[in-house]
Amino acid sequence: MYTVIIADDHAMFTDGLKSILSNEADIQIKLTASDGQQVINYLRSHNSDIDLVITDINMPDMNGVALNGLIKDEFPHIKTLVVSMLEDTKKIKTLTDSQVNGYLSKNSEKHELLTAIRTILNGSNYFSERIKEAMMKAMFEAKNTPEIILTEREKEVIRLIAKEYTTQEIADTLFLSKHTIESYRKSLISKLQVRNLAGLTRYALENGLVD
Amino acid sequence: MYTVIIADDHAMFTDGLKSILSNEADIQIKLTASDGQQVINYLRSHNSDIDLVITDINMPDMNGVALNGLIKDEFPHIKTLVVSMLEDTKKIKTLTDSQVNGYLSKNSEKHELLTAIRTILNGSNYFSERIKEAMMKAMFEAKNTPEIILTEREKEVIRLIAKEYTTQEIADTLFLSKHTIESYRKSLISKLQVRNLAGLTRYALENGLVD
DNA sequence: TAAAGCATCCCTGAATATGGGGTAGATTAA
DNA sequence: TTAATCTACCCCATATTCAGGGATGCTTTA
Repeated sequence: MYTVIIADDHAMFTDGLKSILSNEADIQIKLTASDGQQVINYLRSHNSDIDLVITDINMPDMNGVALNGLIKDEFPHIKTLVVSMLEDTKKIKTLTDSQVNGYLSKNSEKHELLTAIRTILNGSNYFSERIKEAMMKAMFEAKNTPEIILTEREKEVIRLIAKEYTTQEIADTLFLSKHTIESYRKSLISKLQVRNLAGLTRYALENGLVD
Repeated sequence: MYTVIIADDHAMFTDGLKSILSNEADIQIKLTASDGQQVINYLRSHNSDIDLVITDINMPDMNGVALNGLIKDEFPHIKTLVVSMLEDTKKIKTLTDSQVNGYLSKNSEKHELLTAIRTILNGSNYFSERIKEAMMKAMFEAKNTPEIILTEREKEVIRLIAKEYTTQEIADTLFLSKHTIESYRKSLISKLQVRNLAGLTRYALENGLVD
């Protein structure tokens, strides 16, 4: 008998999954959680007698990536399967070096889901074709953009720029000289290969540096 | 016997729903589709012998809103239930004046799903609390922002601004005087209540005027 | 330890954006 | 048929950005 936990903030999804898996005689669902913390709490208080955790990559509070890391740290014997919308390709990248046992797109069908679960429970890993493709694409894109790394200060500055602060205001906010902010703005413009504040704002918004 | 169609681009979701509904003796799923076109095609070629269409608000090609409109136009007797992630609050607004018979959040549980389906099949409408709240919020926000309407020219200008064009370049692109563009920029800044290009860029991005 | 990167500050000059005005014809709506 | 709105244009003054530099001390890395 295999024991499984499902974590997803969309109850309709966990209920659906539960319904699908209830037809499998040797699979028992021990918990359905709506966020990562619930999963961790359960594992800690139940001596981690769980074989597999199925989790969405996208959850409030603790996301799938963080949850996976915690599980693998504290309970390395537990297998993990991550499901995601295909839209989250960017996030998939961040999972690359975690030790997830499988990725599956929510576009996958019941049949593939069951295959993945069985493969993982048998000790192998399973990665759906679509996710593999998405990862390849992400990798490829990552290589073509030679990895732009912004320093903390630069991030602060670009964040405030996107928030419509003027140079002087940014300087006042960060207790720096106006000239310093101008230097940062310049290096941001050349680093990100944009032309002006509009480009910086766009970069900030598209890369989730604001809000 | 009630006949139902499920449309969602995430197979795992439709499979889950199917599994849940398969336990209901009087509900028969006639089709699961991954986009709106498939639903329309089916309805047209089957004399529309369908009672209810359950559809995601967010689908490629034809989205839930458009699909709903088409169904209500061509087959007014068919009931429709729209499910959505809570994140799509903005899109919900656009459904307001369509004649959807129910909205449900994907955060809803099996129990609520079944209640909604039965309520709708019995001839009433069903709107989940969460969605009602989200709609209220959307309405409220809509009233507090007294409806900003940009003219076509203004939209063109703000689009180009967000694309990092300078005033002179915009003028050249649109065959207008530099002064004209400056006027537009000014009126945009005051209309949208922002302070500078960063604010305009942000507005353009957040309101889908670019890409 | 030397090199590289980071954070901080400064200067100059040209280009551009911002904020304040205003004019005027064409179109649209009350 | 007015009134309002949209489109298009112009001027002026000031503020800010952008593009070149260059400088210092401190930390991290090779």
